[in-house]
Amino acid sequence: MLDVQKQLEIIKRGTAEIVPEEELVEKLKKSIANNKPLHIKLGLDPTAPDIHLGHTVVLQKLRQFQELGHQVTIILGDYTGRIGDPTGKSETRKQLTEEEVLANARTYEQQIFKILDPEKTNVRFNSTWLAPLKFEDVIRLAATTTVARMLEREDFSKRFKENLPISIHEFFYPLMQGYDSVALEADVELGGTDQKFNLLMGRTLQKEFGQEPQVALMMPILEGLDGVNKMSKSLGNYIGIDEAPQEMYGKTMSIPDELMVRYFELVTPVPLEEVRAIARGLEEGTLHPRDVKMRLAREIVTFYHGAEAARQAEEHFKKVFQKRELPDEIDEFVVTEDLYEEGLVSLPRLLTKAKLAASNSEARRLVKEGAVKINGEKVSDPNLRFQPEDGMIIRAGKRRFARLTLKN
RNA sequence: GGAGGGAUUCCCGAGUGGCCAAAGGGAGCAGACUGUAAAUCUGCCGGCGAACGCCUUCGAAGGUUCGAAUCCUUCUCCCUCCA
Repeated sequence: MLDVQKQLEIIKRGTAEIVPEEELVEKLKKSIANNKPLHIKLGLDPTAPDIHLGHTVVLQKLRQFQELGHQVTIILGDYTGRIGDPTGKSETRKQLTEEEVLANARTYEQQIFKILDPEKTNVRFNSTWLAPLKFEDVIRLAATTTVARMLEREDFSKRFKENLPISIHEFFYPLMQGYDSVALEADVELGGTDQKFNLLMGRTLQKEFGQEPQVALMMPILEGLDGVNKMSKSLGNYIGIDEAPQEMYGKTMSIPDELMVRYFELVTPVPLEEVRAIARGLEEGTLHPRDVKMRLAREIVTFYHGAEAARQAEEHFKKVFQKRELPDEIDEFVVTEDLYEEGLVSLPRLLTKAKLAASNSEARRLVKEGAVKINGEKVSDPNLRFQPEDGMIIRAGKRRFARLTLKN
């Protein structure tokens, strides 16, 4: 095991807050002295089964803990998922059914092992210990905290002030999550900064149950591609970890420059010294931001798809977007009989059918805007009717292509 | 239980009988520039149609009118104040 200082440096990378840091130091010392790994806990709420880079911020941190030799447990909140975490929500969430929760949980498991070492990861469902609780146990849990304290939490207080409904059962979410820590005897719990209240509740409950309280380690919330809002599927500003290499690479290239260092720090395994060197290089102007971003894109794609896929994605990117050439692979579109009218095909209709445009109107717009090319030649007539040829390349804008195929 | 305010195109938001597919902003798309960054400039931004034009849209359903997002009726949902 590495010494306390070295471990601490790795653990602190990118963190938003550690509460309290002194206790973490103590725990690390004890762990080294007794050669006993720390129990690191992360709760996942199985409501959104598609993991994107935003979720990986905490997962990367867990991975670092694993590499340091600690014991990681993922808690799938199958039981809590039925309540719905009220964090950050201005409305009461709908409750999930048992089947939905389980289906999501399975997807989650598959995805987290792209980041974590399955050998060193426990996955547990919190229904294991929450379901058997009796009503009196629940009352006892509830008695450990007060309404006033619950209302300190920002989302609750906001809703309270605005006279929005807060169901009583929502108060149980932090208690249940806290009880997970008791059940696991967790030493450290990870979460986003938005989880602070819940993580601290774990401390309260552990003390109540005579345990040494866990350390709460908060990671920042990652901004999405727009650079402003947090990365989320519903905002469409995300990079999913299941996405194809080319997509991943391209999306990474579209993040704002200001975010690059943050991404290096939070979602790549690039060593801290190197990240610092990159930050310095950017500041001093010795590194070109574009090259740095390409490195970032390469790192991310390599992590999820391997070096070869990353190399190909980069090649594709250079070719298509830097040189504006044609990609190696272009989706084929079969020109069917029904598209012909008197031996000719209407371009807008073809664009729509080939999914290069959402509607005929949009297709005409694209042509008017000079975005459409046939075999590299810009088209100017929005209502062009032409004779399609086998292998003809249609391009709409920067990123949409189709190769025509004629079949009889 | 009482009084009042509101629901508009992806989002915010103007529009109170014809000039409204509906101002403005945001998002988005495309073009220029470029590093698929930012900033900037330009254009587009419901659907069908080669086009005149036609169709669908302003919470829902009816009605008045030559003509409704705008007026009337009923309904649904949301908000504010009082009890």
